[in-house]
Amino acid sequence: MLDNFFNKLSKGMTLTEAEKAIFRQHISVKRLRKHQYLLQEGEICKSVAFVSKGMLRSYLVDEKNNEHIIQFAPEGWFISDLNSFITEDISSLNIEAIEDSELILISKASHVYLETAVPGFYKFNYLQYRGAYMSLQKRLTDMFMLSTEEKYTKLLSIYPDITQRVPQHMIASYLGLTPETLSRVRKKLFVKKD
Amino acid sequence: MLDNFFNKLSKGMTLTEAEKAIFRQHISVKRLRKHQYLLQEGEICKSVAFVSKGMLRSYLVDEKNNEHIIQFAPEGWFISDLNSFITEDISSLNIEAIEDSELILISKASHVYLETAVPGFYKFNYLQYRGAYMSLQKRLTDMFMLSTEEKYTKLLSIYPDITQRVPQHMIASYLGLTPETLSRVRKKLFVKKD
DNA sequence: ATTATTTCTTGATTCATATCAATACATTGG
DNA sequence: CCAATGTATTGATATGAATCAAGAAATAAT
Repeated sequence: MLDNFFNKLSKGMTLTEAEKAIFRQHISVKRLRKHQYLLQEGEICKSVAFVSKGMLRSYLVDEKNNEHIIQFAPEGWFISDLNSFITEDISSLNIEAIEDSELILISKASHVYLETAVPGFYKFNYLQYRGAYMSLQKRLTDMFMLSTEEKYTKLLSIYPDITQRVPQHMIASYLGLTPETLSRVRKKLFVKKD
Repeated sequence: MLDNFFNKLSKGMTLTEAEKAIFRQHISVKRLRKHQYLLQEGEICKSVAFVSKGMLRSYLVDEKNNEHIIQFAPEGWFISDLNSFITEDISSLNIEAIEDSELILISKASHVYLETAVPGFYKFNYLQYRGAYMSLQKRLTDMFMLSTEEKYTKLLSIYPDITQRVPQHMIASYLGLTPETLSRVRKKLFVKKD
Protein backbone atom coordinates (compact mmCIF):
# COMPACT_ATOMS: atom_id res chain seq x y z
CA MET A 1 0.00 0.00 0.00
CA LEU A 2 3.01 2.23 0.42
CA ASP A 3 4.20 1.10 -2.98
CA ASN A 4 2.41 3.92 -4.77
CA PHE A 5 4.00 6.37 -2.41
CA PHE A 6 7.54 5.08 -2.80
CA ASN A 7 7.07 4.87 -6.53
CA LYS A 8 6.10 8.51 -6.57
CA LEU A 9 9.13 9.49 -4.50
CA SER A 10 11.45 7.46 -6.71
CA LYS A 11 10.49 9.53 -9.68
CA GLY A 12 12.11 12.64 -8.22
CA MET A 13 14.96 11.28 -6.10
CA THR A 14 17.00 8.22 -5.38
CA LEU A 15 15.57 6.31 -2.47
CA THR A 16 17.44 3.63 -0.54
CA GLU A 17 15.84 0.89 1.53
CA ALA A 18 17.16 2.60 4.64
CA GLU A 19 15.42 5.77 3.63
CA LYS A 20 12.20 3.93 2.98
CA ALA A 21 12.39 2.71 6.55
CA ILE A 22 12.75 6.28 7.77
CA PHE A 23 9.73 7.28 5.77
CA ARG A 24 7.70 4.40 7.19
CA GLN A 25 8.34 5.69 10.68
CA HIS A 26 7.26 9.20 9.83
CA ILE A 27 4.07 8.73 7.92
CA SER A 28 0.63 7.55 8.86
CA VAL A 29 -2.15 5.99 6.90
CA LYS A 30 -5.69 7.25 6.84
CA ARG A 31 -8.82 5.93 5.19
CA LEU A 32 -11.72 8.16 4.25
CA ARG A 33 -15.07 7.10 2.95
CA LYS A 34 -16.83 9.12 0.28
CA HIS A 35 -18.10 12.43 1.65
CA GLN A 36 -15.74 12.43 4.61
CA TYR A 37 -13.44 15.35 5.14
CA LEU A 38 -9.69 15.48 5.51
CA LEU A 39 -9.86 19.17 6.37
CA GLN A 40 -12.61 21.71 6.93
CA GLU A 41 -12.33 25.45 6.81
CA GLY A 42 -11.46 26.91 10.18
CA GLU A 43 -9.14 24.03 11.05
CA ILE A 44 -5.37 24.07 10.73
CA CYS A 45 -3.92 21.83 8.06
CA LYS A 46 -1.71 19.46 10.03
CA SER A 47 -0.42 17.30 7.23
CA VAL A 48 0.19 16.84 3.57
CA ALA A 49 -1.69 13.91 2.11
CA PHE A 50 -0.60 11.59 -0.65
CA VAL A 51 -3.53 9.82 -2.27
CA SER A 52 -2.69 6.15 -2.70
CA LYS A 53 -6.24 5.19 -3.62
CA GLY A 54 -9.45 7.05 -4.42
CA MET A 55 -9.92 10.72 -5.04
CA LEU A 56 -10.29 13.96 -3.13
CA ARG A 57 -11.19 17.50 -3.98
CA SER A 58 -10.32 20.79 -2.32
CA TYR A 59 -12.66 23.74 -2.56
CA LEU A 60 -13.46 27.18 -1.24
CA VAL A 61 -16.90 28.56 -0.43
CA ASP A 62 -17.59 32.21 -1.25
CA GLU A 63 -19.97 34.72 0.42
CA LYS A 64 -22.82 33.54 -1.78
CA ASN A 65 -22.22 29.96 -0.69
CA ASN A 66 -20.89 28.92 -4.06
CA GLU A 67 -18.21 26.27 -4.06
CA HIS A 68 -15.07 26.78 -6.12
CA ILE A 69 -13.03 23.68 -6.67
CA ILE A 70 -9.31 24.30 -6.45
CA GLN A 71 -8.00 20.84 -7.11
CA PHE A 72 -8.91 17.25 -7.74
CA ALA A 73 -6.46 14.72 -6.34
CA PRO A 74 -6.75 11.17 -7.68
CA GLU A 75 -4.32 8.44 -6.69
CA GLY A 76 -0.70 9.47 -7.15
CA TRP A 77 -1.34 13.11 -6.23
CA PHE A 78 -0.69 15.18 -3.15
CA ILE A 79 -3.28 17.40 -1.54
CA SER A 80 -3.30 19.84 1.36
CA ASP A 81 -3.89 23.45 2.21
CA LEU A 82 -0.28 24.43 1.73
CA ASN A 83 -0.76 27.87 3.12
CA SER A 84 -2.27 26.66 6.36
CA PHE A 85 0.26 23.82 6.58
CA ILE A 86 3.18 26.21 6.37
CA THR A 87 1.93 29.21 8.33
CA GLU A 88 -0.24 27.20 10.76
CA ASP A 89 -3.01 29.73 10.23
CA ILE A 90 -6.56 28.49 9.97
CA SER A 91 -7.55 27.13 6.63
CA SER A 92 -10.22 28.52 4.35
CA LEU A 93 -10.16 25.33 2.32
CA ASN A 94 -12.24 22.20 2.55
CA ILE A 95 -10.78 18.88 1.48
CA GLU A 96 -13.26 16.10 0.93
CA ALA A 97 -13.07 12.53 -0.33
CA ILE A 98 -15.25 12.12 -3.39
CA GLU A 99 -14.51 8.40 -3.49
CA ASP A 100 -13.53 5.95 -0.75
CA SER A 101 -9.86 6.77 -0.38
CA GLU A 102 -6.58 5.77 1.21
CA LEU A 103 -4.15 8.47 2.20
CA ILE A 104 -0.60 8.65 3.37
CA LEU A 105 -0.13 11.58 5.72
CA ILE A 106 3.05 13.46 6.49
CA SER A 107 2.76 15.79 9.44
CA LYS A 108 4.60 19.06 9.58
CA ALA A 109 7.11 17.80 12.15
CA SER A 110 7.74 14.71 10.05
CA HIS A 111 8.11 16.76 6.92
CA VAL A 112 10.71 18.96 8.57
CA TYR A 113 12.48 15.92 9.92
CA LEU A 114 12.48 14.12 6.59
CA GLU A 115 13.92 17.13 4.83
CA THR A 116 17.14 16.78 6.81
CA ALA A 117 17.12 13.02 7.37
CA VAL A 118 16.61 12.19 3.71
CA PRO A 119 18.76 14.53 1.64
CA GLY A 120 17.04 13.74 -1.64
CA PHE A 121 13.72 14.90 -0.22
CA TYR A 122 14.56 18.50 -1.09
CA LYS A 123 15.13 17.51 -4.65
CA PHE A 124 11.88 15.60 -4.72
CA ASN A 125 9.94 18.52 -3.32
CA TYR A 126 11.65 20.93 -5.66
CA LEU A 127 10.63 18.90 -8.68
CA GLN A 128 7.20 18.29 -7.28
CA TYR A 129 6.43 21.96 -6.77
CA ARG A 130 8.08 23.02 -9.97
CA GLY A 131 5.80 20.65 -11.82
CA ALA A 132 2.77 21.78 -9.85
CA TYR A 133 3.66 25.38 -10.61
CA MET A 134 3.89 24.70 -14.33
CA SER A 135 0.54 22.88 -14.39
CA LEU A 136 -1.12 25.67 -12.50
CA GLN A 137 0.31 28.23 -14.88
CA LYS A 138 -1.19 26.30 -17.77
CA ARG A 139 -4.52 26.13 -16.03
CA LEU A 140 -4.47 29.87 -15.46
CA THR A 141 -3.56 30.73 -19.03
CA ASP A 142 -6.22 28.33 -20.29
CA MET A 143 -8.76 30.18 -18.18
CA PHE A 144 -7.73 33.40 -19.87
CA MET A 145 -7.29 32.25 -23.40
CA LEU A 146 -9.73 29.46 -24.11
CA SER A 147 -13.43 29.61 -24.78
CA THR A 148 -15.72 27.80 -22.41
CA GLU A 149 -16.06 24.99 -24.88
CA GLU A 150 -12.31 24.68 -25.31
CA LYS A 151 -11.74 24.64 -21.55
CA TYR A 152 -14.03 21.67 -21.25
CA THR A 153 -12.68 19.69 -24.19
CA LYS A 154 -9.13 20.33 -23.08
CA LEU A 155 -9.92 19.07 -19.61
CA LEU A 156 -11.38 15.92 -21.13
CA SER A 157 -8.33 15.40 -23.29
CA ILE A 158 -6.02 15.65 -20.28
CA TYR A 159 -8.20 13.65 -17.88
CA PRO A 160 -10.32 11.40 -20.09
CA ASP A 161 -11.84 9.45 -17.21
CA ILE A 162 -12.91 12.52 -15.25
CA THR A 163 -16.52 12.33 -16.41
CA GLN A 164 -16.73 8.81 -15.03
CA ARG A 165 -15.36 9.74 -11.65
CA VAL A 166 -16.49 13.31 -11.00
CA PRO A 167 -20.04 14.69 -11.06
CA GLN A 168 -20.62 17.24 -13.76
CA HIS A 169 -21.37 20.14 -11.45
CA MET A 170 -17.95 19.68 -9.84
CA ILE A 171 -16.28 19.80 -13.20
CA ALA A 172 -18.21 23.01 -13.86
CA SER A 173 -16.99 24.43 -10.57
CA TYR A 174 -13.40 23.49 -11.38
CA LEU A 175 -13.69 25.29 -14.70
CA GLY A 176 -15.31 28.35 -13.16
CA LEU A 177 -18.69 27.76 -14.81
CA THR A 178 -22.20 27.22 -13.56
CA PRO A 179 -23.62 23.71 -13.94
CA GLU A 180 -26.20 25.10 -16.36
CA THR A 181 -23.56 26.53 -18.64
CA LEU A 182 -21.58 23.31 -18.70
CA SER A 183 -24.71 21.34 -19.46
CA ARG A 184 -25.39 23.59 -22.45
CA VAL A 185 -21.81 23.39 -23.65
CA ARG A 186 -21.97 19.62 -23.60
CA LYS A 187 -25.22 19.64 -25.51
CA LYS A 188 -23.65 21.69 -28.27
CA LEU A 189 -20.60 19.42 -28.39
CA PHE A 190 -22.66 16.26 -28.76
CA VAL A 191 -24.87 17.72 -31.46
CA LYS A 192 -21.74 18.57 -33.43
CA LYS A 193 -20.44 15.02 -33.22
CA ASP A 194 -23.50 13.55 -34.95
CA MET B 1 25.16 44.26 -8.40
CA LEU B 2 25.10 40.60 -7.46
CA ASP B 3 24.13 41.61 -3.95
CA ASN B 4 20.43 41.44 -4.73
CA PHE B 5 20.91 38.00 -6.12
CA PHE B 6 22.90 36.65 -3.19
CA ASN B 7 20.45 38.22 -0.81
CA LYS B 8 17.66 36.42 -2.51
CA LEU B 9 19.48 33.11 -2.34
CA SER B 10 20.30 33.61 1.32
CA LYS B 11 16.64 33.74 2.17
CA GLY B 12 16.14 30.12 1.23
CA MET B 13 19.51 28.50 1.95
CA THR B 14 22.79 29.01 3.73
CA LEU B 15 25.37 30.38 1.35
CA THR B 16 29.10 30.33 2.01
CA GLU B 17 31.64 32.62 0.39
CA ALA B 18 33.01 29.62 -1.47
CA GLU B 19 29.58 28.93 -2.87
CA LYS B 20 29.16 32.53 -3.89
CA ALA B 21 32.35 32.14 -5.89
CA ILE B 22 30.88 29.09 -7.62
CA PHE B 23 27.77 31.04 -8.48
CA ARG B 24 29.84 33.91 -9.88
CA GLN B 25 31.45 31.51 -12.31
CA HIS B 26 28.16 30.13 -13.50
CA ILE B 27 26.03 33.16 -14.05
CA SER B 28 26.09 35.97 -16.55
CA VAL B 29 24.81 39.48 -16.48
CA LYS B 30 22.58 41.01 -19.10
CA ARG B 31 21.21 44.48 -19.54
CA LEU B 32 18.02 45.19 -21.42
CA ARG B 33 16.61 48.56 -22.31
CA LYS B 34 12.90 49.17 -22.18
CA HIS B 35 11.06 47.35 -25.00
CA GLN B 36 13.88 44.89 -25.57
CA TYR B 37 13.16 41.18 -25.39
CA LEU B 38 14.75 38.49 -23.28
CA LEU B 39 12.79 35.83 -25.15
CA GLN B 40 10.44 35.76 -28.09
CA GLU B 41 7.96 33.07 -29.00
CA GLY B 42 9.50 30.47 -31.25
CA GLU B 43 12.85 30.60 -29.47
CA ILE B 44 14.07 28.16 -26.86
CA CYS B 45 14.38 29.55 -23.35
CA LYS B 46 18.06 29.07 -22.58
CA SER B 47 18.21 30.54 -19.10
CA VAL B 48 16.37 31.57 -16.01
CA ALA B 49 16.66 35.26 -15.28
CA PHE B 50 16.84 36.96 -11.93
CA VAL B 51 15.86 40.62 -12.13
CA SER B 52 18.34 42.68 -10.13
CA LYS B 53 17.02 45.97 -11.45
CA GLY B 54 14.07 47.10 -13.54
CA MET B 55 11.05 45.11 -14.54
CA LEU B 56 9.98 42.57 -17.14
CA ARG B 57 6.75 41.01 -18.23
CA SER B 58 5.96 37.67 -19.85
CA TYR B 59 2.97 37.32 -22.11
CA LEU B 60 1.21 35.13 -24.62
CA VAL B 61 -0.46 36.23 -27.82
CA ASP B 62 -3.70 34.47 -28.85
CA GLU B 63 -5.18 33.86 -32.33
CA LYS B 64 -6.90 37.23 -32.23
CA ASN B 65 -3.59 38.92 -31.49
CA ASN B 66 -4.57 39.78 -27.95
CA GLU B 67 -1.78 39.78 -25.41
CA HIS B 68 -2.27 37.97 -22.12
CA ILE B 69 0.22 38.89 -19.44
CA ILE B 70 1.35 35.90 -17.39
CA GLN B 71 3.74 37.58 -15.00
CA PHE B 72 5.37 40.83 -14.04
CA ALA B 73 8.89 40.47 -12.64
CA PRO B 74 10.25 43.50 -10.80
CA GLU B 75 13.65 43.44 -9.09
CA GLY B 76 14.04 40.46 -6.77
CA TRP B 77 11.97 38.14 -8.93
CA PHE B 78 12.81 35.35 -11.34
CA ILE B 79 11.39 35.05 -14.81
CA SER B 80 11.63 32.54 -17.64
CA ASP B 81 9.55 30.21 -19.72
CA LEU B 82 9.97 27.29 -17.37
CA ASN B 83 8.39 24.84 -19.73
CA SER B 84 10.71 25.69 -22.58
CA PHE B 85 13.68 25.85 -20.23
CA ILE B 86 13.08 22.33 -18.96
CA THR B 87 11.89 20.54 -22.09
CA GLU B 88 13.93 22.59 -24.54
CA ASP B 89 10.88 22.89 -26.73
CA ILE B 90 10.19 26.17 -28.44
CA SER B 91 8.57 28.78 -26.33
CA SER B 92 5.15 30.32 -26.87
CA LEU B 93 5.99 33.08 -24.42
CA ASN B 94 7.42 36.52 -24.93
CA ILE B 95 9.50 38.13 -22.21
CA GLU B 96 10.04 41.85 -22.56
CA ALA B 97 11.66 44.53 -20.44
CA ILE B 98 9.14 47.19 -19.53
CA GLU B 99 11.84 49.29 -17.84
CA ASP B 100 15.58 49.45 -18.38
CA SER B 101 16.67 46.32 -16.55
CA GLU B 102 19.60 44.33 -15.25
CA LEU B 103 19.39 40.58 -15.23
CA ILE B 104 21.39 37.72 -13.84
CA LEU B 105 21.13 34.70 -16.08
CA ILE B 106 21.57 31.07 -15.17
CA SER B 107 21.81 28.78 -18.15
CA LYS B 108 20.45 25.29 -18.09
CA ALA B 109 23.87 23.68 -17.89
CA SER B 110 24.81 26.00 -15.06
CA HIS B 111 21.59 25.30 -13.26
CA VAL B 112 22.18 21.58 -13.43
CA TYR B 113 25.76 22.06 -12.31
CA LEU B 114 24.80 24.31 -9.41
CA GLU B 115 22.23 21.84 -8.18
CA THR B 116 24.96 19.34 -7.41
CA ALA B 117 27.82 21.72 -6.63
CA VAL B 118 25.82 23.75 -4.15
CA PRO B 119 23.75 21.36 -2.05
CA GLY B 120 21.51 24.05 -0.58
CA PHE B 121 20.37 25.05 -4.07
CA TYR B 122 17.75 22.30 -4.05
CA LYS B 123 16.34 23.69 -0.86
CA PHE B 124 16.32 27.17 -2.32
CA ASN B 125 14.54 26.05 -5.43
CA TYR B 126 12.09 23.98 -3.45
CA LEU B 127 11.11 26.99 -1.34
CA GLN B 128 11.11 29.25 -4.36
CA TYR B 129 8.70 27.10 -6.34
CA ARG B 130 6.59 26.27 -3.35
CA GLY B 131 6.09 29.99 -2.79
CA ALA B 132 5.45 30.62 -6.46
CA TYR B 133 2.91 27.81 -6.49
CA MET B 134 1.07 29.28 -3.53
CA SER B 135 0.96 32.75 -5.06
CA LEU B 136 -0.33 31.39 -8.31
CA GLN B 137 -3.00 29.42 -6.51
CA LYS B 138 -4.15 32.63 -4.86
CA ARG B 139 -4.19 34.42 -8.16
CA LEU B 140 -6.29 31.68 -9.71
CA THR B 141 -8.81 31.59 -6.89
CA ASP B 142 -9.04 35.38 -6.97
CA MET B 143 -9.87 35.16 -10.66
CA PHE B 144 -12.72 32.80 -9.84
CA MET B 145 -14.05 34.37 -6.71
CA LEU B 146 -13.58 38.12 -6.92
CA SER B 147 -15.54 40.67 -8.88
CA THR B 148 -13.69 42.70 -11.47
CA GLU B 149 -13.55 45.60 -9.05
CA GLU B 150 -12.17 43.43 -6.25
CA LYS B 151 -9.53 41.93 -8.50
CA TYR B 152 -8.22 45.39 -9.24
CA THR B 153 -8.30 46.74 -5.70
CA LYS B 154 -6.66 43.58 -4.40
CA LEU B 155 -3.88 43.91 -6.94
CA LEU B 156 -3.33 47.49 -5.82
CA SER B 157 -3.21 46.47 -2.18
CA ILE B 158 -0.57 43.82 -2.89
CA TYR B 159 1.48 45.89 -5.34
CA PRO B 160 0.74 49.54 -4.46
CA ASP B 161 3.32 50.96 -6.82
CA ILE B 162 2.16 49.00 -9.84
CA THR B 163 0.16 51.90 -11.29
CA GLN B 164 3.31 54.01 -11.28
CA ARG B 165 5.38 51.42 -13.07
CA VAL B 166 3.02 49.57 -15.37
CA PRO B 167 0.70 51.03 -18.01
CA GLN B 168 -2.93 50.49 -17.28
CA HIS B 169 -3.66 48.35 -20.31
CA MET B 170 -1.03 45.88 -19.12
CA ILE B 171 -2.64 45.69 -15.72
CA ALA B 172 -5.92 45.02 -17.51
CA SER B 173 -4.28 42.23 -19.49
CA TYR B 174 -2.81 40.71 -16.33
CA LEU B 175 -6.27 40.68 -14.73
CA GLY B 176 -7.90 39.23 -17.81
CA LEU B 177 -9.84 42.39 -18.66
CA THR B 178 -10.02 44.71 -21.62
CA PRO B 179 -8.48 48.16 -21.16
CA GLU B 180 -11.94 49.70 -21.57
CA THR B 181 -13.37 47.67 -18.73
CA LEU B 182 -10.52 48.54 -16.38
CA SER B 183 -10.88 52.20 -17.24
CA ARG B 184 -14.56 52.07 -16.30
CA VAL B 185 -13.85 50.16 -13.10
CA ARG B 186 -11.37 52.82 -12.05
CA LYS B 187 -13.85 55.57 -12.79
CA LYS B 188 -16.40 53.95 -10.51
CA LEU B 189 -13.83 53.50 -7.75
CA PHE B 190 -12.74 57.11 -7.81
CA VAL B 191 -16.28 58.43 -7.83
CA LYS B 192 -16.96 56.37 -4.71
CA LYS B 193 -13.98 57.80 -2.89
CA ASP B 194 -15.27 61.39 -3.21
C1' DA C 1 7.80 73.29 -30.11
C1' DT C 2 5.21 70.37 -33.06
C1' DT C 3 4.23 66.05 -34.74
C1' DA C 4 3.77 61.32 -33.96
C1' DT C 5 2.79 57.51 -31.10
C1' DT C 6 1.10 55.42 -27.27
C1' DT C 7 -2.23 55.28 -23.71
C1' DC C 8 -6.65 56.22 -21.73
C1' DT C 9 -11.51 57.45 -21.71
C1' DT C 10 -16.27 57.45 -23.13
C1' DG C 11 -20.46 55.96 -25.60
C1' DA C 12 -23.45 52.59 -28.19
C1' DT C 13 -24.19 47.95 -29.07
C1' DT C 14 -23.63 42.96 -28.93
C1' DC C 15 -22.78 38.67 -26.79
C1' DA C 16 -21.81 35.11 -23.48
C1' DT C 17 -22.79 33.51 -19.26
C1' DA C 18 -25.19 34.01 -14.76
C1' DT C 19 -29.38 33.83 -12.58
C1' DC C 20 -33.94 32.29 -11.58
C1' DA C 21 -37.27 28.76 -12.00
C1' DA C 22 -39.19 24.47 -13.19
C1' DT C 23 -38.81 19.81 -14.40
C1' DA C 24 -36.63 15.41 -15.42
C1' DC C 25 -33.59 11.90 -14.16
C1' DA C 26 -30.64 9.00 -11.09
C1' DT C 27 -29.06 7.22 -6.86
C1' DT C 28 -29.39 6.15 -2.15
C1' DG C 29 -31.58 4.78 1.94
C1' DG C 30 -35.40 3.37 4.87
C1' DC D 1 -40.82 -0.16 -3.34
C1' DC D 2 -41.27 4.57 -2.53
C1' DA D 3 -39.54 8.72 -0.58
C1' DA D 4 -35.69 11.61 -0.27
C1' DT D 5 -31.80 13.51 -1.85
C1' DG D 6 -28.62 14.64 -5.24
C1' DT D 7 -27.72 15.57 -10.13
C1' DA D 8 -28.68 17.17 -14.82
C1' DT D 9 -31.43 19.50 -18.30
C1' DT D 10 -34.05 23.21 -20.34
C1' DG D 11 -36.22 27.79 -20.88
C1' DA D 12 -36.74 32.90 -20.04
C1' DT D 13 -34.51 36.89 -18.53
C1' DA D 14 -30.93 39.89 -16.62
C1' DT D 15 -26.31 41.42 -16.43
C1' DG D 16 -21.53 42.33 -16.83
C1' DA D 17 -17.99 42.64 -19.85
C1' DA D 18 -16.41 42.52 -24.83
C1' DT D 19 -16.45 44.80 -28.99
C1' DC D 20 -16.55 48.59 -32.14
C1' DA D 21 -15.69 53.29 -32.83
C1' DA D 22 -14.16 57.85 -31.88
C1' DG D 23 -11.79 61.18 -29.55
C1' DA D 24 -8.92 63.08 -25.63
C1' DA D 25 -4.75 63.05 -23.04
C1' DA D 26 -0.18 61.99 -22.18
C1' DT D 27 4.51 60.74 -23.62
C1' DA D 28 8.14 60.33 -26.72
C1' DA D 29 10.58 61.64 -30.93
C1' DT D 30 12.35 64.93 -34.32
